[in-house]
Order: sequence, then C-alpha cells, then structure tokens
Amino acid sequence: MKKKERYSSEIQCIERDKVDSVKEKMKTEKFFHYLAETFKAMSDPTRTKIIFALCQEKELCVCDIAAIIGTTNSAISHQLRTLRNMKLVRYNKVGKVTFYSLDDLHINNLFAEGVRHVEDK
Amino acid sequence: MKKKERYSSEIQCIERDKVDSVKEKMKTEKFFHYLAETFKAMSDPTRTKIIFALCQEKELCVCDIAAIIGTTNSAISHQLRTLRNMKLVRYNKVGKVTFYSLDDLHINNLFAEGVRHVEDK
DNA sequence: GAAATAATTGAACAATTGTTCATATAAACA
DNA sequence: TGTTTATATGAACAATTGTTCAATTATTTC
Repeated sequence: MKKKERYSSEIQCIERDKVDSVKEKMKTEKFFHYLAETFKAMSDPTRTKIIFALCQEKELCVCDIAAIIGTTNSAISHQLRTLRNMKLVRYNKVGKVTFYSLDDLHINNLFAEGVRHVEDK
Repeated sequence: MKKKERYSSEIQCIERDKVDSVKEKMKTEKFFHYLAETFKAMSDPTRTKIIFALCQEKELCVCDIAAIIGTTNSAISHQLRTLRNMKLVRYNKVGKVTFYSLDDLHINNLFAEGVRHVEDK
C-alpha cells in the first residue's frame, strides 16, 4: 500500500453504533476549548498554590500570597492575571492593596475534588 | 533606592497572622506539582474530548475515539499516553484492539464539575 | 509465511508558557 | 511635590507542548 493511503482511511471504526451515539452527544469545539482552558488555569504549581491559599483564607492581597508561597510579587501578579482572565478569581481594590478571592463555589468544589484525588493516590 | 534592593525586601507582608496561618496549612512542593499535573492532563482540548467521550461510553478503542473526535489514531494514542501516565485512564488490550476507560470515579466527578462550571458561565 | 490492521513510538516543528528583570502606574503620606 | 509602597505590565528567554509524518510492534487473517 502506498504511504499516502495509509492514513487517509482512518475514518474506519470498530463499533459504529457506539461511535455514532457518542458523536451525537459531543459538545462544540468552543465548549471543549473553554473547558480545557479552565483546567489549564489550574495546571501550574504556582497557581495551584495560589488557589489552595485562597481556599484557606477567603481574601488575600498580592504580597501576602507572595509571602505565603515564597516568590516575587511580579510572578504572583502575572499568575493572578491568568486566573482573573479565566474567571477563577475576583479582586477588590482597597487603596493601593488588591485583595483576591475565588470567584465562585464551583472553583472550590472542582479544586477540592482534585485535592482529594491526589490525596487518595 | 538602588535597583538591587527593590526586590530583596519582598518578604514583607500586610497581615502576618493570616500569612502564618495559611503557611502552616500549605502542602509539600511535591503535592502541588502532582495536583498541577493532574489538572494539566485535562488542559488540552483533544484530551477533554477523549475524557468526555469516555464519560459517555465506558470503554472505547483508540480508533473509535479517533473517529469520534475526527483526528488521527497517532494523535489520540499520544494523548492517551499522557492520560495513562497521569493515571486518568486505564486500558484493556484484547487482541490488537486496546480499550480505554476512565481510571476511577474521582475523574468522573472532577470532570463533571468542570463541565458544570463551563455550562454555568 | 505474507499482508493487513490497531496501536505505539520517535523525531521534528511551530506554538505556547512561566519566570525574571526593568519599568510603569497609582495610591498614600511626608 | 517628591518618596514610598503595592501592583501591574512589557520584553525576553529557556522550557515545554501537541501535532504530523514515518517507522515499528504486535496481532490477526489469508
């Protein structure tokens, strides 16, 4: 068989009924991208530390988060922007201090389930 | 103030009691890395599609997953290795066909919570 | 044994990511 | 007004990632 044909026929499948049934239930491309982005927002150690810290204390300012985690304010601020963009955290500016907190309970649940998974393994 | 000194004093914090309290509750470096890795395993659209498909059908082979998602067997196989390495999926080889399924209920819960989060936003 | 099939794997590539350093903004206060 | 403090941000860098293509393994079937 020619090389070009080797991968052109990959549409074949073994259990067509299963494939069709799942295909019908699939969500949009946009949905999966957004879902992946949400998990990606939690996929960095610095960010998991930030979220964990905000699970313990409802509100924390940037420099306190930096002090807890032991890194620079700049690094924390950059990561908070990522979390902000993905709507995982909210902020509340008081004077020159910005207090961050988790956006909603979904985040707490989702994160707690992840923590439980890791603790069980 | 000299440049070098500007960032050397970032250990200061605003609410020391809060900082100390959260610091005590912090987990190990290893814990946060593993937790981040778990979320990272779910942080790619192709992998969210695979997991979503496996939430609908308990067991699916590589080429059926590829048919559902509409990509090559190779790409799916590479991504399944990532999911396998992170212990998110199990596999069961029957002849030349490999059937994949989600590893445990934690994964279902975690993923479902993510789906709910996205559907609510 | 030879051909076909399902899956795996390695190399290569562009694309993305997280940190650091330097600078900028913005509020508080002397 | 000028200085300090708390954050934010832009640029640059190495490191990592996901896909494709090609080749390989392992099993089945002819």
